[in-house]
Amino acid sequence: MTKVAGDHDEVMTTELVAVVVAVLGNVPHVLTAPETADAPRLPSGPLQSRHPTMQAGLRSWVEQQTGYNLKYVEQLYTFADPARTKTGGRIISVSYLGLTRVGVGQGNWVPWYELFPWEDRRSSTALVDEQIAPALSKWVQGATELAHRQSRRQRCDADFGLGDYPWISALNLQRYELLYEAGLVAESEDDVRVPEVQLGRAMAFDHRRIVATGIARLRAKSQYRPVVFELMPREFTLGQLQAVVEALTGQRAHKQNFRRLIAQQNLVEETGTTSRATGGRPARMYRFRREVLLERHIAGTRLPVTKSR
Amino acid sequence: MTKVAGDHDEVMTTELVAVVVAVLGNVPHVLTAPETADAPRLPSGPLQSRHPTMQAGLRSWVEQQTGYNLKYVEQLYTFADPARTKTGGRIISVSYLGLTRVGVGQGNWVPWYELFPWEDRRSSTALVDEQIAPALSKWVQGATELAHRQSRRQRCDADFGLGDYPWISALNLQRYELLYEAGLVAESEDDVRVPEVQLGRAMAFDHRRIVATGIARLRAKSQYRPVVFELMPREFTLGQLQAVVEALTGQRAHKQNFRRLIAQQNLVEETGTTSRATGGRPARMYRFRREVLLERHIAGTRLPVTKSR
DNA sequence: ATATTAAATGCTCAGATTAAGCATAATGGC
DNA sequence: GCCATTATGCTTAATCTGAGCATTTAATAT
Repeated sequence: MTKVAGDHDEVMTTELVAVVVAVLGNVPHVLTAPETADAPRLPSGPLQSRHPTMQAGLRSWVEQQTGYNLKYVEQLYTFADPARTKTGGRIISVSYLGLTRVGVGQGNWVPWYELFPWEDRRSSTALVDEQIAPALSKWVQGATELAHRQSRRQRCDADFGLGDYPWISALNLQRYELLYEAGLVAESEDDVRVPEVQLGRAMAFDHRRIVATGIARLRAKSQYRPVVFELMPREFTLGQLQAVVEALTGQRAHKQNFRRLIAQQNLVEETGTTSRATGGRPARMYRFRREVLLERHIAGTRLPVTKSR
Repeated sequence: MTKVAGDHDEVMTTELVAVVVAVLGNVPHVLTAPETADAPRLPSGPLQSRHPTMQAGLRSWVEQQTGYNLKYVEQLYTFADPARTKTGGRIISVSYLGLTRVGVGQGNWVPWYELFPWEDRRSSTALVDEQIAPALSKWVQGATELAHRQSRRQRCDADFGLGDYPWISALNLQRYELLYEAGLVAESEDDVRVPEVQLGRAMAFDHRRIVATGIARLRAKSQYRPVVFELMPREFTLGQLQAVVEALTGQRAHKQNFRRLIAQQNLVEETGTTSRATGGRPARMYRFRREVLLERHIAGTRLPVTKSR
């Protein structure tokens, strides 16, 4: 172990891939590299010796290809797609999630829900109810063994919130994988299989899956860390904040309870000003209390700890 | 982008590193490769062309070096330690978390709390209270600027549960990094700095940090996924289950509430038998209901979703 | 001007969840 | 049989959540 590339070791390239998210007009978007040809591609590039760290390399590629200078960046997942093996070597893709606000840049922003239309349930759940659920049922029946059918049914119900199960937004990656398994989405542009029901837009290589991974991380993380604020302007109303959260999760929230949630967590402070741009009664403006990032890391510990016994 | 290794690209090796956890005598342990010399090393090896996937490669190295055949495996994090640059190339380490039970194998099991003694608060919190907290205070005062002192104090308090902050077990990685920054732990065996207070045992390379990452993941994940059961025998008492959970989190739990938590989540079922091996009244034996892995993915969604408006 | 519509904001209430602890039940060791 | 020990059942108060009613304050239509 820890020996240099030898006998059976592979010569390989490490590719850095960015899932950069911003919200535009209440729809989350992902940044893609300037259109070259066919399917959209994420900003990416190989790790090079000039890069002090992988994260630095990623920032550099994103800046070079799109003009964006990222603030918030976190590592997502590392893929070794066997299909992307190059002559004599394999490509390892280390993916990162970046959050920003839309500014000046050369990148093209692709709306999340063009890639994953079933993930936006703010105005309607019709796509799942009327098309996906029936198609999945057909797939469930397609299994020959009873046990397989039961297992498939179970996964469909749990992942897509059918039956008594609730829809859980952060399960989007499982949903994508299930749809892929059921042959309802094409993994990439050159996917040879042709789904009967073509759901959403494909991307180059495995980039669509990587975006799904980023969405999953963001949706899961925003449950216990205040990451939404990286996507907000300096000052905002609670209505705007709620709209962005709803955009990310693809679900509507209860307005009064949402503001109570924000208030009791002490996440924001009033600026003293108001905005009358929102339609009805003017809304108070707030700003994020950056201090909370230091104060609290994780909310609940979900274990009945005790001091006594 | 996506070009083959060229001009400035690096020739590199992808190293697969395993953090394999098992619980022995109510203490979690991590599996290390058969002792070669000095500091303990995690099982690891380069990704090779014979490996169909990285996970397969990892399993193969672990089996080869320790004899263990892992069931539960998940990817942790990818490191590109600049210090581990080899001649002409960099080493990328893709780390994985594996869970198992202790069986026959050649690996040596190192107790977690020899590496991170302050993380075990089941019997006492004296180490933090009496040694670490004062040492950290000294470090806080060591900052010249007021703002720096405040920021350091903030982090210490939040990470180590000082002042009004609660101790959050899953923050162990932040705690490790803080101690490292404060010069209270040595990163690896060949760390040139010599901490005045040497806390815990060092490992080879960056392996101690990788273990900390694994512990963090396990502690965080067990809050919303039933992963503990991978570490349990087929049948167990609720007391044994609680003991393992306490071992992992390093915290004591409230017994009656713990069993209520388990019961109401429908995670286990009675076997019908009892065990009188636990000391007092015989305890009922239970087994994990594997079905729940399909049923429920994540517990709470922590957002006030609504159907109405 | 006045009514209407659209948000924003304040507040209540019932049900569910959680923290703590009292009380009782079975064993083994003495 | 008495005691220490762990298991198990249950209660109570405090807190948290989900839903929804009511009021405020603007823009807009009449």
